[in-house]
Amino acid sequence: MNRHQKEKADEASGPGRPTLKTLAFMTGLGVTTVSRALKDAPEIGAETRRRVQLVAKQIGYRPNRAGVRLRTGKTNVISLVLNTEHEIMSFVSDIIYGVSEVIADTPYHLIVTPYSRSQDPLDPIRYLVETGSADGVIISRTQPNDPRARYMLERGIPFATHGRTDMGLIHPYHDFDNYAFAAEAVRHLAGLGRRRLALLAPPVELTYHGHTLAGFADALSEVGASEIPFNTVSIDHSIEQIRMRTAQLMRRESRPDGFISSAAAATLAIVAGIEDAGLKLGRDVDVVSKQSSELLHLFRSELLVVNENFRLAGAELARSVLGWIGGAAPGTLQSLSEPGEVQAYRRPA
Amino acid sequence: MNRHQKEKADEASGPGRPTLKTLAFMTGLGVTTVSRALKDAPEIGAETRRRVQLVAKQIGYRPNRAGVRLRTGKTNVISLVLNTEHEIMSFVSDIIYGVSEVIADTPYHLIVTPYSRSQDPLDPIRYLVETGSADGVIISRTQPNDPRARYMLERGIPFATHGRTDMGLIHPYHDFDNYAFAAEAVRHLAGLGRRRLALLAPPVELTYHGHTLAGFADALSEVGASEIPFNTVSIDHSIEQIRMRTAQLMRRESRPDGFISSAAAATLAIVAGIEDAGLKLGRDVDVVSKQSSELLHLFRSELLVVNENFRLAGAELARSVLGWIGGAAPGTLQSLSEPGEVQAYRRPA
DNA sequence: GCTATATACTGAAACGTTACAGATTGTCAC
DNA sequence: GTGACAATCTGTAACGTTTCAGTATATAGC
Repeated sequence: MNRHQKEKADEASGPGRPTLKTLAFMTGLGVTTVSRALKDAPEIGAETRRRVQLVAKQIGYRPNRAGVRLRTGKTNVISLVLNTEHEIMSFVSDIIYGVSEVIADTPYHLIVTPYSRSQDPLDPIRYLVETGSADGVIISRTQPNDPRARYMLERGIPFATHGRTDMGLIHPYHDFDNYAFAAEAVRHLAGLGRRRLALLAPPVELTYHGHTLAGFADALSEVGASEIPFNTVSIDHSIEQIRMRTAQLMRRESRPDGFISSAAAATLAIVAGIEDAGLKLGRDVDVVSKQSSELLHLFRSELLVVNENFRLAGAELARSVLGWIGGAAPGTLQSLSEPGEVQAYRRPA
Repeated sequence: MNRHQKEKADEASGPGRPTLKTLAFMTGLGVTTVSRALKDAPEIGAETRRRVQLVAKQIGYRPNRAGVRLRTGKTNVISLVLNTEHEIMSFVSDIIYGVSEVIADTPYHLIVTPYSRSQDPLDPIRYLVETGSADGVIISRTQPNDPRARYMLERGIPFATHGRTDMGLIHPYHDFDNYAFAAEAVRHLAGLGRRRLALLAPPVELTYHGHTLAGFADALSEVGASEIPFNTVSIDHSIEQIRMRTAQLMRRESRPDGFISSAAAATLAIVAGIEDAGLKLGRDVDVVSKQSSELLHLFRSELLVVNENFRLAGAELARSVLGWIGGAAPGTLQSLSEPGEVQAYRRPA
């Protein structure tokens, strides 16, 4: 037994997980051949290929991620970048599950990269890109002129945004049609005879703030209703602040008779504020709200809701990033989710 | 210039991120010396050490994760294993932020490893251990005799559980004192004159089901109240099912005058069921519920709440796992979080 | 002046993978 | 029989890191 064979035997008898070397020893082939056979390279004989793949499956071979990553630079990691203060709670949970669903039968792992209020949102992105920690990135809280998207485009790292940008640059995104949501909400309220509508919008810096406002404004003039300004707070404000501002607004003579809310948690605060002012939901005022889980109707059956599916969003975003990594054109990886109808509560059977 | 120096120069002039080789070239030292200088090894001269560390900081050197991982087997990854169907929504979000908070200034990354209803809960754990994908694991939905904990103990991989086991084996955990919660809730309801109490418990298979039931039972006999059985549903059941069962129960002659609920979402369903039966919260029945975010009081001001802080749990769990990885004794990494008092709603100023 | 010993540093090897540049066959044309 | 060529396989090097086994120099002991 020469030195070479001894080494191979040592390796194969070791208790650790199998490597290409183990497979090479077992099949009697070279490491290179095994490597190529496993990835269906054309210059490997059909029988050899089948044999190697069979043995690999039998002994449960799994490529070592560190080896692949070191050699090729491919991390097989998707990073989801989240704000630790301002993400909607169900957004975090659902988008993670949506992404997971899609990457489940791929070699990808999902890492969560959080950043806090105090940090520059660009920080985590720079970290990821500079350390080459991920093959693809998903970001939320997208802005019209988003430095993160710009940065990643410059650096050529695949990403997808939840929400659109408006910089004339092309990249994958998934978005909910908030223009349509706001417009539909206005029309629905108008249909109920409401004429003086207030909007609790997303924070100004995010792109969908603009979409929401546009849908709101266009539909207002379409139905001939008017806006009661309510822009001292956004859905990013605390429950207490929204509640207080709502109560203040509702005590004024020129109070709204309809609300549109872009987030479910904020809607709870609006309703509390309305009731603080001694008014009654459904009688004095109607509220249309987006929600991502079916809870608002339990809260107050008078609420009118439109559902936004974050799990779907996560799945779409993951598909987009994987698509881009796989070489698809970024422009073909954009999707917009249309809102369903405004739903009133229906008593269960 | 000999072959060796040429290589070094090539490397140093390259556009990629700096490696140990880059640092070695810049400082005129060997790669080995640089490596040891960066980790404060004792056999490196004090001045050399400072010099290397200075240069490393200046050019923003960051160790290549794949290199470290391949050489040492250390992944610098913590995996959070989550069920995609039954985790409480805010649990996912908060625990991720709690973990992130703790690992923020460490080299650790957080990967989320989900598993679905159909899967054996052991599957994702096996995958992580077999592929060596993480240095530490955090699991939730802990059972008294938990095969996952047993498996990881056998394999010697550090982990922490959210909730305790009861197998006579020692491992890090963080738990909320659900015995105390249930007991306090009973006492509070008794203090309000409620004598016939129903408990919406966690699913039977989880350890804290037992804790909750024990606290409930002990306090019942302590205050001389009686139990109205309500064990056809658990907090894992759907909102609709809980609502229906609650309504059924409340229409019976022997209906409870007090509820204790182990989860906020389930509480919404209980309240809906109570109201479906034509009864009124605070008058006909009182409800004490755990919650992880301050929303229940907005929902119905009559609700009585006890807060459970999942963000804290995430932080504790992360600290435990890191501690175990760092060599601390598993038995010293266990913590129990005591519930605060039962809180009634106080009108804001 | 010599050996022993501590101090400060270094090259080579290895972790598991893939890419490059061959090497060995067999087949076919002529 | 020879050269060309395709088909199939192989060894070596490299990715960036740490560990092992040194090497060189200075200091101390006597």
